[in-house]
Amino acid sequence: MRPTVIDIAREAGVSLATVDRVLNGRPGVRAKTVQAVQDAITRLGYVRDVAAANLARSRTYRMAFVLPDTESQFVQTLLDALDLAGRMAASARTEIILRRFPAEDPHALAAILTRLAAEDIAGVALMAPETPIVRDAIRSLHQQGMAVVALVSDLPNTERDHFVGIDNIAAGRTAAVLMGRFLTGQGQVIVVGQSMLLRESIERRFGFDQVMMRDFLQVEVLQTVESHGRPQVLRQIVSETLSHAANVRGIYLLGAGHRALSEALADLDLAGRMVVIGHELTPHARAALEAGRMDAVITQNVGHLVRSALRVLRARTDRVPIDESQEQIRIEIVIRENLPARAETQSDL
Amino acid sequence: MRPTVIDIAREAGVSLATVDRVLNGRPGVRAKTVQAVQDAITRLGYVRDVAAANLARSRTYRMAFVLPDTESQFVQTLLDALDLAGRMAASARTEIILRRFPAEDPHALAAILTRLAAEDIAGVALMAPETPIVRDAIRSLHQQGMAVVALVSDLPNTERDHFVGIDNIAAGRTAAVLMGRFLTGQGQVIVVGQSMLLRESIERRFGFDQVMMRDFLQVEVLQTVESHGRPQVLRQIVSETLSHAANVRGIYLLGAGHRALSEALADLDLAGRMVVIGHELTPHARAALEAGRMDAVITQNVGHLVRSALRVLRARTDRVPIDESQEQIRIEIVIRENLPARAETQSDL
DNA sequence: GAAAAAATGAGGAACGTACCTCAGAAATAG
DNA sequence: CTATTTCTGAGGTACGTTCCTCATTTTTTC
Repeated sequence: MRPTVIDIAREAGVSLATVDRVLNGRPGVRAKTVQAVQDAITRLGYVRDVAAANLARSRTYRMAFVLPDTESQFVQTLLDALDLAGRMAASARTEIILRRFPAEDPHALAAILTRLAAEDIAGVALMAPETPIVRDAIRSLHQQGMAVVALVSDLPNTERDHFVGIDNIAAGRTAAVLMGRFLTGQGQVIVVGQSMLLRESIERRFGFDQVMMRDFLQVEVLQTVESHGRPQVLRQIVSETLSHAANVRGIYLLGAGHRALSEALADLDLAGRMVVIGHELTPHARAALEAGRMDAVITQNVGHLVRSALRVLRARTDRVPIDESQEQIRIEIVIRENLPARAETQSDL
Repeated sequence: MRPTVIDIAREAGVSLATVDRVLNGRPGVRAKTVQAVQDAITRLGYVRDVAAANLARSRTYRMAFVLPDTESQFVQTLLDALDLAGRMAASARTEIILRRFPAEDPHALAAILTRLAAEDIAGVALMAPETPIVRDAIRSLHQQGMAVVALVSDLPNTERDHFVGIDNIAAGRTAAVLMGRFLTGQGQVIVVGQSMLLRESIERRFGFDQVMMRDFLQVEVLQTVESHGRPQVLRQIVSETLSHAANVRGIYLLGAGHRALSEALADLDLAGRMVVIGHELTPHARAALEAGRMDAVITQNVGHLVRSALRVLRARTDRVPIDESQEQIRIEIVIRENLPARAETQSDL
């Protein structure tokens, strides 16, 4: 049988109340006694039964996910994953609260964060660009004892507890290696981004250029063209760039826009004739891979992102260590041949 | 507040005992009453608190992992992951029992499986080749109510409940695409396997050939050379093959043997001059990637494998549905640029 | 409509932990 | 050495479930 608190009390020669004080870090125990209890714990190999503990605490975890109200497919897949995770988490006393904020409005975001503080929430997962006002809001949440994790987009200069996401510089480097090797020989590559104000885009581009300039000097990487999230704009500037540059053989898509790009290439009758590499495995990206209109997608598993954020928030709330290796989000390379089966919608319970 | 069984009883106008009978599928309740209770459950949106349930059941999960006693680095990384998972699982009333069997001895394996039956074990994760005697042993375990999952190597013709691992044909196809595209142009590829008796090797080779013959006809894929797990043999036959075949430009390693291959190539002064693609991210493979002696590794995340096996076994034991999307093991492509940071050994609690 | 069978209710103990109160013991200060 | 402060013990209740038992009610059967 696994040892329980009762066994520890007996082993340490103290009462159950004292064991409890030690286990939960409550004051009023002499250092000597603490030591005796801890010795007993290690001697017996006691491991706290977290299920029973949470039950006794009657602790329920309310975790807020704060995401931009962008309509992008990436955010949509994230929402789907969140929905699924929410249903699974319900049986583990965890409730997910979703908040959206206007994408370009840091003040609205700060207001939402401030309002969260009044809602008895244990932790917040936040996907947002870093601005001074957001920094302040995070500090304030933190001071109120909430756990805060940055999701997808890191907030390195804030007091976030953890970053759940990938190293985007490495992701850009990965894209570059594939681009360089798939191209075979010289040519031009155009880089398409939504907006170079986004931290991810900047980092990916940086990593991409690093490797291109080191290993693939025969390839010329053109200036980033920005779509500002509008498909028509993307189509137009891609067409334009292609009519000027003579030897474009690859396209690197820094973020969303798979669909618009596919359409632009189809218009120009170039579908399948270019090496196309992009990020995020959205439904459009998946379709493009399957159809051979796209060569590789660098992605992060959204299900993993959401579950990892939840686990980290829970661990922080419980003041329990996390399994680093489990929380490390992989930079996944997806080509047609290793495309995971379409995630089915979960059958209802 | 979340509704509890008491709320359901009140809502359905029945007693707690009846609710319990319905929830746990115990007999002695009229269909009409069952319906009334279920209606109440959906009306209130009740979700069973599994933590409390398990506590009450005082159920502890003893899960056995049965692995070959091979010394391969892949098995070793699996053991490491298992060890870590074991420590994390301890606080969730789950105990991991490890059994090793002599790799080439199906009778010894069957004996171990039979002995497990007497040990009050809830589920078994098994990594072994499929043989008739193993099939029988699994059937027998199953009849005794144990959950059985196949790990890494599928056992499709047995009564296993689930397979935790990757589609090795797809993995081979993935390797082929990378090989074909990285090679750029014509040449020969040698395929090195441990033993073509292993199901994984066969499937990977099959997938590899499929794609090679469809998309990369300019590449000639030579016969598989078998190392039988002995590094010296591998070195010798690789050297030999290379001295006969004039235009070898790529090497595809079906399974273990990263180290021996690296040494063989170093001997022949070919390190870094070939496209080398292999499977399983072992420490040697990692080192080879970092040093540029290897171009890509197709792998599966061992931590994920182990945790997934545990989750599936638990779910089967609890007769609870699993989150399919979470249990799908990805075919990961690893190159130097997206190599995950070395998993640190977990700090002690 | 009586006897048998089936369904239901009431209540309680248990799982392992948290957290509370209050009395009493031990250590420390003066 | 006493007064005060600090520690410790004993005991209880609670968390949401499971799983008993036994009595009582309802339904079915002949």
